[in-house]
Amino acid sequence: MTSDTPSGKQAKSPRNGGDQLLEVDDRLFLQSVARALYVLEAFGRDARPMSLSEIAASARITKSAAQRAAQTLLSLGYLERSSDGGLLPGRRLLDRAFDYLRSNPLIERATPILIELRKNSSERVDFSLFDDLSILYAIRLQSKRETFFATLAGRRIPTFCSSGGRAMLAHLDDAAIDDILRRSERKALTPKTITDLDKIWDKVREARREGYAYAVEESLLGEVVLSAAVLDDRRQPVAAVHIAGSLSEWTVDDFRKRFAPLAIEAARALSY
Amino acid sequence: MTSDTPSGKQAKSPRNGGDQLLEVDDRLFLQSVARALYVLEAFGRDARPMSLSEIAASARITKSAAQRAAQTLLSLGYLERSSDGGLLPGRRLLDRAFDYLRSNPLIERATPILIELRKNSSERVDFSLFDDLSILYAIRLQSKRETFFATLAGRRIPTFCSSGGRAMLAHLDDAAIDDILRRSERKALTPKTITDLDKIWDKVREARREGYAYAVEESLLGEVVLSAAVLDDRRQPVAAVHIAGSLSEWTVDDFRKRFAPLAIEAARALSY
DNA sequence: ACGTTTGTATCGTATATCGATACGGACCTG
DNA sequence: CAGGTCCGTATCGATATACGATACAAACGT
Repeated sequence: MTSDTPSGKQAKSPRNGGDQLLEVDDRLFLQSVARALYVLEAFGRDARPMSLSEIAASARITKSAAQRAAQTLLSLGYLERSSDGGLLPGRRLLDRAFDYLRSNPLIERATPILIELRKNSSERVDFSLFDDLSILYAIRLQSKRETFFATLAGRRIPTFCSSGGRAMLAHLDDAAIDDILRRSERKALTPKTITDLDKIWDKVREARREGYAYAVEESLLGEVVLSAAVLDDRRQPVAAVHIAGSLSEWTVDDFRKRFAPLAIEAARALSY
Repeated sequence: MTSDTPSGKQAKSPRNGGDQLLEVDDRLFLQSVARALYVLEAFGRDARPMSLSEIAASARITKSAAQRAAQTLLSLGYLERSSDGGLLPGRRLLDRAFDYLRSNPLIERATPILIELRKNSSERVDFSLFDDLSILYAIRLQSKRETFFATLAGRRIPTFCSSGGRAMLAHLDDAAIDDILRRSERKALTPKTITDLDKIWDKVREARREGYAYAVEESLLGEVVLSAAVLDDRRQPVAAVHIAGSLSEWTVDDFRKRFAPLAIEAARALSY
């Protein structure tokens, strides 16, 4: 699964869950646009070539609607045909993601600082955005040996079990933290993932004390990650700076001692 | 400018250039979907927060249409409000780009090979897709010191002046090459960019002989890039493997001798 | 206080979108 | 090879949906 929030506020959209009744709260809402985006979002659930019928089923729209949306998206390059005739996301989506990164002032400011951090640390450096139940990787500066997913911007990780997520949680008030943790699925990504509510709270409180959070093998075995939160002008957490290293090269304590100050400094430089 | 092709085949869309007459060739084309995408594409021309009116002007749609599209995109997370109330691309676009990379079989196959190549070369390794007048970076594995744009997937570079572009051109027939070069704007990116038609042809012919192409400071001063084309099952070029190095560390000849075999081997492994 | 922006909201109209349905081809299966 | 069942594509009449003009208040820069 790519995203956990089901595409914005559904209450306002004409498509409310399984209900067939179309109650239009928002007079300006374009249902055909939403349906076209549901078509694209189907590939977030199944990252493989899909037939029109599969897409229609996944997006919960009629085959006709899927047909029209797919034709339109195909002609504009946001959908492509795979070699076997199936449908795939189109490369135009890369252009739009590029625009996102390029237009976003925070990311523009963050990039040189992260590049500097990458140079000074020689470890992988990531920049993630806080997005409710998940965090979203926006910038990834790899080290030498990496996996497929460690190279990809756009990847999401649950907030509760990522160091970046917990670093950001630490800056919320208790009620907001509780709300997020309760709504989270808390499924383990590795055998080391901390899923127990009390233990997560301990980690969050620790992050409050130390000014940074860390996670050992919670999302990838053999990896230790350390993060500091970036705050906006209202002192709300919006992003996190991550430094990730390998346990084959570092002990957890050495890694923390060495890199925590660097991550905190970078995050402070990006905060208001 | 992000993309050169004006969003697919305009002839089939109801919006034909400056004409106001809406002639619908394709009965399945959803104009509101297209307009919503034109709204997003406006940020490809201006990567900054924009007002609704600016967007409407840039997308060549009425303010009302822009208003409806923006509301819809906002509610679905594909558009966001900036701190000053302007509109910006939304982070949901990153999810879709992630889906694109994850669903694409070629990119899935390419990633481990590129990671290996990056490890063996210790230089920056890129993977680009052929897209008519431009090439589109899909995977970027940075080296230590990089610039902002060198880290971003989704970036486009003109085909005619990039080593990857010319490596791919070399596998087309002469008429197709001529067609692409004629339609290209051939604007210099650096003082070293080769814009002369005959000289570009020389470079393409050289790439045919050698099995790879290279470019010295043509898109970034101080940088040498070397590329080999990836062919599909019809022997048509679809992508290119790039290795990029710094002229402060390499002479052009040494760089070519050292890395050309590696790039060619990686590209062959990805071809059919 | 004045134009001139902006974003937002309203509204009657007509047209663009709707979903059901039909068609032909591809692919299995018996 | 006949009889299924999928597929993608095309058609069509009805009406819900999206259309663009317009109005409005708020914000801004004189």
